[in-house]
Amino acid sequence: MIQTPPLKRGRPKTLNRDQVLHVALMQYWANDPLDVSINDICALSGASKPGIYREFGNDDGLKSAVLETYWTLAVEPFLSILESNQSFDETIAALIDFMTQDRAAMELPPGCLFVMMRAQRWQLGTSTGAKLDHCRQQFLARVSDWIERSKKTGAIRQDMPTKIIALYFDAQHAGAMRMQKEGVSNDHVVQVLQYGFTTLRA
Amino acid sequence: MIQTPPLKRGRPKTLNRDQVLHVALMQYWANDPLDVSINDICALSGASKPGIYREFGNDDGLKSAVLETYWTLAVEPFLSILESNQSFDETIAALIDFMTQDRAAMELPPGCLFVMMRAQRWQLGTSTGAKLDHCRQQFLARVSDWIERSKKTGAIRQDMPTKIIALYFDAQHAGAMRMQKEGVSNDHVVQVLQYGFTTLRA
DNA sequence: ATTATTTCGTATCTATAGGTACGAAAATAA
DNA sequence: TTATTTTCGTACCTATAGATACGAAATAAT
Repeated sequence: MIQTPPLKRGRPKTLNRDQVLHVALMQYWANDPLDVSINDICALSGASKPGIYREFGNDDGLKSAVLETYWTLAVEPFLSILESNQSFDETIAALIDFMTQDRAAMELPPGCLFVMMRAQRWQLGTSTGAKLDHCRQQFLARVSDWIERSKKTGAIRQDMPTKIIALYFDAQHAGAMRMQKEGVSNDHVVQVLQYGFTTLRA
Repeated sequence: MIQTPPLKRGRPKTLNRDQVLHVALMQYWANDPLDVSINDICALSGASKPGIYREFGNDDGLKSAVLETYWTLAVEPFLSILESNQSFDETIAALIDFMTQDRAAMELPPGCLFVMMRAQRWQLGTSTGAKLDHCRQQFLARVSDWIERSKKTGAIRQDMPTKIIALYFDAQHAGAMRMQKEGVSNDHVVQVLQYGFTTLRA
């Protein structure tokens, strides 16, 4: 990657976009997207408020950008498990593993920002809302692909529409993330997920 | 019920508590508990703001009271299905029916206020938060009782802890209510629920 | 009537949210 | 130097949220 030549005309930019995104992401994730103000993010990231508005436009723009970051950081790796060509059982195990990693040890908050935001869809701005819809569609599409493939290998029963199974899959994932945030023990979450996913087997 | 004798000393009360509760309930349910201000409720119910504060103490008190109303109005009937001594299959059918009634036709909003509030647990006040915890416990306890009974009749497999099945049940319910709120067609919700609940059969 | 009591609701307060005006600062180009 | 460009961040604006002070109003008791 070639870095943009810093031979521009005006005062050099000091605002660190990635830093701000990271701080906002962690705050939204650990607390709640709607419980963290721009002021909070300014204070924690050291950025000035006008700086953030120059970079992201408005609150909606920032949340939207954070969602995008979160997607590549946390959701994409999850979905990529579905495309790793493991056996059905291995895939299920890997999915459950991913969801129930020891978050505290990795210094990551419990729960899932994507799931949280979906639960607050109507309090979020138009840009974030639209991106959220798009992400949800992507999520279901990727899951659907995996289901179709698993149906072909005979791992998943074929007497049920892929769309229904995808919605069911989504519900198990969201349920697990909610439980985690509610403080249900990791062991219990694992067991619920094992039950919920094992029933998919043909 | 004997009505409180209106032989009190001072100026008679005009604030209609039930009316306010009803307006708040419907607003929270149709929109979002955090998207409806006390001002909105005043405007829609005709009550004055100090009147509401006199009656409920504060925002938290109002939300807490609404949650209680919602519980007896919508959750209790749902749970009572579990205690109606129907067959396992009939019970499942009744539960799914209840959740997927034609809300628009009944002039009721989609989704579930209880589920919504749980997803926003950390933005709510201490009183509402505590009540929410209590409700969740109650919900799981009532479901657990039903699971135990169903295990005895052999309807539910016995090789799985009741607690895990209860959490799974809760996840299916919450998932369905979220889907409904997200706009998934009722028919799809029904199918997902049928799949999710049928797997409980021994 | 007068007093005591209780509730009423207008007008107001305070805090904080999202958002921005604008002059200073820091760089390059002339 | 000086002019031009670009970004900086302090100080401010506006709206709305939750919450309340307080005098008026409405009743029962004296």
